[in-house]
Amino acid sequence: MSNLTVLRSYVQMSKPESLPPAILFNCSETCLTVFDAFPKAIFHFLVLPRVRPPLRVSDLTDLRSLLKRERKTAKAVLQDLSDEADNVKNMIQEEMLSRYGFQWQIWMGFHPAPSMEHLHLHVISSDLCSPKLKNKKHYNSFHPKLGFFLHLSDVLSWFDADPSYFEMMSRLRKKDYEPLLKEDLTCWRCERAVKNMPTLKEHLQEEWDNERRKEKARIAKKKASLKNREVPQPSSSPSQEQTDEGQSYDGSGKS
Amino acid sequence: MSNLTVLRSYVQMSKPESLPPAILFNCSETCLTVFDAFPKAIFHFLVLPRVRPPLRVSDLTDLRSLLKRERKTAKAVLQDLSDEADNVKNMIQEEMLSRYGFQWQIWMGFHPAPSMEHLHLHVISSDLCSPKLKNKKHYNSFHPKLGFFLHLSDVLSWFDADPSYFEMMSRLRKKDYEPLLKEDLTCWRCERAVKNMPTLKEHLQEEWDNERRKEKARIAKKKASLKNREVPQPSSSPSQEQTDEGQSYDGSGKS
DNA sequence: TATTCCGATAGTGAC
DNA sequence: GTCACTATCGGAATGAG
Repeated sequence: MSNLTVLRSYVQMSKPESLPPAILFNCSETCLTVFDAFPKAIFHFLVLPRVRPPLRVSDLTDLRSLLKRERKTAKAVLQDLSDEADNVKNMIQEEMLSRYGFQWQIWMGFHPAPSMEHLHLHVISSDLCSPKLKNKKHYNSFHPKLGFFLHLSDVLSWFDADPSYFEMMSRLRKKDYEPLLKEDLTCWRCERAVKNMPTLKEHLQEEWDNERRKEKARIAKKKASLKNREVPQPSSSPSQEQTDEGQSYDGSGKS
Repeated sequence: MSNLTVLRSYVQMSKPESLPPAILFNCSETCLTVFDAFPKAIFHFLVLPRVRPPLRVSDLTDLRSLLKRERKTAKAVLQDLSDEADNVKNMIQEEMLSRYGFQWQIWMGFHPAPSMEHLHLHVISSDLCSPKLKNKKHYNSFHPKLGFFLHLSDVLSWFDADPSYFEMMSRLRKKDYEPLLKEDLTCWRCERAVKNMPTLKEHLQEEWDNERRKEKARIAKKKASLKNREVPQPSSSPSQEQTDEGQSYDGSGKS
C-alpha cells in the first residue's frame, strides 16, 4: 500500500474496525481515528471521515474537495470530526496526566493541500517533541501561528461568515500556502528565531521541560492549598499527578 | 599551517629542499614541485615559482598578480614553470609506461582565482580518476574544454598577442570564471552529459579503462609488426608494456 | 577556485 | 504539504604553544 493512499484504503475497508490496534485508535459510525504513523509530537492522531451518503470518497479527498460540496453537508462532516476529536482530546488529556503528571495544549486542525489522500484532521500535542519531526516542512506545517496549520475552530467559523469570505478561504490553493513552509524557523511559544533544526529541536525540548516544571509546581502549590482547607483524611488514595518521576508532594511543607 | 597558505610557506622556507619527500618532488633554482596533497588524478603535481628578484612573494599570489608586473618578468617566470613542468611531465610519462604499460594525456595549466595562495601550475594526468575528486567544482576546474582550466600554452600565447588581448585575458576576474564551475557535468572526452558525480566517476573510470585497452592493443600490434621485421631473437626479456594484467596479445591474429 | 563538517535543499522512487 | 534515499548545495571553521 502506498503512503499516499493509505488513509483512503482505511476508510474504504468493509470492516475498518478490524484494523490492528497499532493503527486504529477508534472507530465510530462517522469517523476512524488512527495513530499517525510518523507522529510529530508525543501525541498525534488523525481523525478520518468515513464515506457516507450523500458524499463519495472523491468528495473527501481533502478539505478543498469537501468545501466544494453543499455547505450544510460539509459542515456536518466537520462537526462529526470535531465531536470525535473532542473524545480523542479527552483521552489524550487523561494520558498526559497519568503519564506525565500535567497537561499541555492539544491542537486540532487541517493541512491545506496535503499529499496524503483522504481528509484528515490532525489532533496533536503542542510539545512537537518527536524524532519523526525532522525538517522545516514538518515543523512549519504544525506551527500554530504561521497560517499553514488550519485550526478546526477557524475552519468551522468560516461557515458563520460571509459567503464571499467562505469562498475565499475555501480556495486553499497550494501556491498560497506552500511558501509558508519555507519560512524561517521560529519557536511558536517565544517567537524567537532559531538557526536550524537541531537547535530548534533542542529548544522545543527545553520549552516543554520548562512547561512541565512550572505546571507541576503550580499543581503542587494548588494541591497544598487545597489540603490546607480540607479536613484531614487518613490515607486517601493518591491522585494521578503524583504517580511519576518521584517528585515529592508529601505535604511536609508549610502546613 | 592553514590550507590556504601552505604553498606560500613552502616557497618562503630558507631550505625548501629539506621538505619531506612525500611533499616535495623536486627543487630547482627557480621552482619547487610538490605532490598535490589531494590529487584529482593518478598523477597530480603543483609547480611553484620560487621568490626571486625582482619579484616579491606578493607578486606571486596568483596568475593575476603576476600578470600585473612587467610582461618580460612575468613571461620569464612562466617560462621557468614551463621548463620545470616539462621535466615533471617526462617523469610522469615514464611512470605511466612502467606502471600502467601505456601513456595518456597530461595537462598543464592554471586556475583563475584559486583559493590557495601562491601561484601554482597544475601538472595533472587526464584520467581524473581519484577518490579525492569528489564534487562538480573539482571536476569542472580541470575540464580541459570548459574554460576554467587555463592551459599553460594558452597563457604563454597571450604574450604574443595584442596588448589589448593580453589585458583582457589578464583580468581573470572571479565573477567571470566562477559560473563555469557550476555548469552541468559533461565528459571531457565524449562530451556526453552526465547525471551526477558518482555516475561521472564511473564513466571516467570506464573511459580510462577503454583508453588503456585500446592503447595496449595498439602497442601490442606495433610491437608485433616490428617483430615480424626483426631477425628472430631467442628468449628476449619482456618489455615493460607486457608486465601487467595478463592480457593476451599473442600475435595470433591477422599477421 | 584548499578541505572538512554540518545542515539545508532537491529529485527520485516507493506500491 | 507522505517517507527515505541519494546527492547537491551552502556556509563556517580551519592552525597554532
